Amino acid sequence: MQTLRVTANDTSCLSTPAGKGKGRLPCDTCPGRSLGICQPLDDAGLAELLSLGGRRRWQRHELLYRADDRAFMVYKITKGFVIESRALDDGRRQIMSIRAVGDLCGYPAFAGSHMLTAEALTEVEACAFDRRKFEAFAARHPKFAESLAADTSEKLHRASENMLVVGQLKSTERVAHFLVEMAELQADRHLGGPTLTLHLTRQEIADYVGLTLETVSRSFTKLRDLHVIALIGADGVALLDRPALADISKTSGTSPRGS
Amino acid sequence: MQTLRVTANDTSCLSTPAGKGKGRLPCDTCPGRSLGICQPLDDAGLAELLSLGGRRRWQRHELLYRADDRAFMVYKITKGFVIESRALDDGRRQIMSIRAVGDLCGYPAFAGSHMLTAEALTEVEACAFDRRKFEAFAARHPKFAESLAADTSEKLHRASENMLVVGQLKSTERVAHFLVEMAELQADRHLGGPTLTLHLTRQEIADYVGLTLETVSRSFTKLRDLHVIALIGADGVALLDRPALADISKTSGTSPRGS
DNA sequence: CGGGAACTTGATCTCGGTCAATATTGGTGG
DNA sequence: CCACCAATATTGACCGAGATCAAGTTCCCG
Repeated sequence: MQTLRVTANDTSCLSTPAGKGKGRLPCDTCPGRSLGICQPLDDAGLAELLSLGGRRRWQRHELLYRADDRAFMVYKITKGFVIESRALDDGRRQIMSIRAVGDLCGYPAFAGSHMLTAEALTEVEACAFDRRKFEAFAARHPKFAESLAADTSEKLHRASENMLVVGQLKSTERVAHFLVEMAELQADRHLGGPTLTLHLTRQEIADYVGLTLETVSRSFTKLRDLHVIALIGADGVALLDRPALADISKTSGTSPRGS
Repeated sequence: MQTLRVTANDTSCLSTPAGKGKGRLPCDTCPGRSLGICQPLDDAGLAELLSLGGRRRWQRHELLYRADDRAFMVYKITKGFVIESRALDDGRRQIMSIRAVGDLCGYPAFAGSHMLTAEALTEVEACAFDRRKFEAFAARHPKFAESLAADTSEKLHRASENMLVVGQLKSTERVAHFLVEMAELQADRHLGGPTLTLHLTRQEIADYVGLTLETVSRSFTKLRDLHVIALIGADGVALLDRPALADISKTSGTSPRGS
């Protein structure tokens, strides 16, 4: 493990809302969706939380933690992409989630252990907090705890959505859904630009949506031939027809079936 | 909605651990797994929580709530079985979870709305709590809030496991896994007995594991021919060889794949 | 450039889906 | 108690989406 760079002024691992930042410590690395975690904290709270954590870094393919290992740390990503997965001992693997800047990883734990294995998809940087201290902090800051609960709730929501995708959608629908999800992930973090960078290989996408890499590749080709997307190099995608893509992905139609 | 029967002494919707019940209010309807929710409460706390809720009842096929509806109530099941699902508008449906006595339903909500549709699988009874009051109560009782967080964490854990099942397992493996899960559910609630009662039709099992009802039926037949189970009527199953079943279901092998 | 990894494409196979009969079963009324 | 009936489950025959196996091709990085 390399030396950690931590100073009292380094708040870049914590997020502050862009619009409501009056009197808040500066932060420009955690825009978007998961920003809410630290939103309820005032300067003193932010500084206190900060004092619990240190910066860590991983290279692509390195593991942040393994499923069933004791969960000592909680991570808040400040740079890069992480996948969380679970595997069978015959090698089959299901990727459960794709995490990016601003996301909390390794929280919550289940019975003190990590539920999933987290792997760096790119170079990754994160703030690492001692889990005990992190939870004690939350107990002392009810608004923060509430924010944490909302984050967990969102994780559950996404898990449900992905279960619907994997359990019910056809191959091309699944890949379309994946692309919509990645586009939203990128948009949320203002990582925008006309082109989407996937960061996942075809095999990784396959492990995420429950297909083989060949089928994923054929689905990309099919979407390209429909002029819904364009493929740029190996891991760039341009979304040419968002409405068509959303339609194929069945993204909107999630109302309950009539009894 | 029919008249609710609530009295200050009716604690049957709240659980107290069987072994540690010294000085606790009596309760015999919530044995097993999810009992922990109320475990940290003392008599006064239990009574206070109780005062927030009333008893409700549903018949098979009735909905407790629908996905995307505002979440006004939180339910704690005191009798029967409930499934939570999400459907596409073309009718495809994914059942996300099977809830039984002691389980909390409709919590947590996502952005104030239910994430899933809940349907009674049998006759069901539950304690219904006003969500606002329930959450305010949790805010006033940190130990209880902690217990709630642990429950949510377990929900996330089960969601991950089911995603692995639906995304990676073969048809018969999925059905075997379903049987193991149901057996554990029954064991946890002391609803024991040598025979497992499923309460789900083949179609419902299919919607749970992401197959068709015919494939589920064929998987049952295959497991019967292997002498791993015996089929008793339409919804009874005897587990003749638990180790073999666990083996087929890949239940244990969930360690991370080596990088 | 050159080489290895990742991606695409093709040919074939198989598991599970689909369509179509039966067969059980459990509930109801005679 | 039994006969009947609708709902559910089983089984069979066939089909097709996606998996598997096998070349090629492109991309990227030194």
